Amino acid sequence: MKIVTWNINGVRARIENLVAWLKESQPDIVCLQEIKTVDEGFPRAEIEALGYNVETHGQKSFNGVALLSKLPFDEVNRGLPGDDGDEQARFIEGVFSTERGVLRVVSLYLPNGNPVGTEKFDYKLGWMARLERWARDRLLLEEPLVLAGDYNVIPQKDDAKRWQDWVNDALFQLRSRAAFQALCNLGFTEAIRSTTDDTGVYTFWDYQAGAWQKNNGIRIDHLLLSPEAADRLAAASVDKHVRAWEKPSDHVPVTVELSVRAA
DNA sequence: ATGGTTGCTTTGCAA
Repeated sequence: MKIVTWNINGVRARIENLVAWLKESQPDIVCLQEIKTVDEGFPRAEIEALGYNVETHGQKSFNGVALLSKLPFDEVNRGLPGDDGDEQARFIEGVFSTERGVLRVVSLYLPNGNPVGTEKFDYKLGWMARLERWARDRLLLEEPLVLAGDYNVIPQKDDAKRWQDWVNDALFQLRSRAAFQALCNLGFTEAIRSTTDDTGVYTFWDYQAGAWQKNNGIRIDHLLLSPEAADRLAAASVDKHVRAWEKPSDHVPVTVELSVRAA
C-alpha cells in the first residue's frame, strides 16, 4: 500500500498537476496540505473520477488539509483535539480496514511559526504539544498509524542545503526541533530518515531566488510510522521530479510503501 | 544582496 503526503499549495491552482501525478504515481492514500479552499471549493469530481474517495477539512484562503483514498473511509476525524478555540484547519484523520485490521492515516499541516518571538511561534509550539498528547494516546491503541504531513520542521542540519540560512527561522529553532524529536521519541519511525543515509534529500524548494535551480532545499515533509506501521515499512522516497513540472507546488510528494493490503 | 515568487484575495498576508 502506497501512502503519500504532499503540500499542494492551493489545490484549485494545482488540479492539473495533481491529476497528472495521481495517474503517474497510483497512490492508495494521499495526504494533502494547504488546499487553501473551503470544502465546497475542493475539485472533488476530478479526483473521484480517478477512483478516489475524498475527505476534506478546509477553510477560506489559508491552510486546509485533505485525504484521498482508494480504500473506503470507515471513519473521519477533523481537527486536532486540545483547543476548542483553534479555528485553523490543519488536521484530518482517516480510519481504514486492511487485511491486518485497522489502519489510521493523518494529514497534518503544522504551523509555520514565523516570525520567532511572536504569538505565531507560540501557536506552533502549542500545536506541537497538542500533537504529542494526541499521538501518545493513539500509540496506546497499538495499531498501524501514519502521521504524515508538512511539519514545518527541519529536523537536522543535514536536512537543509544551507542550514545557516535557517538559524533564525521558526523551522530550525531548537525548540521546534526538540518538539519534533520528542514526538518521534514516543516510538515513531521517521520513514525517510530510517531508509536512507543519503544527504541532500529535500522536499521543499522556495519559489524565490532560484532555490530549485540551486537545489537549495529543505526537508520538512515527514511520514511518522507507529511501531505497527514501521514493521511493514517496505520503502520510502521523495518524488523530486514533480518540482520541475510547469506551475509546481513548492513542495513535492513524499511516499511510503507499506506491505499491507486493503481488506 | 533584507532581495526574490506564488496563491488567494487585496490593494496585503502568509508562506
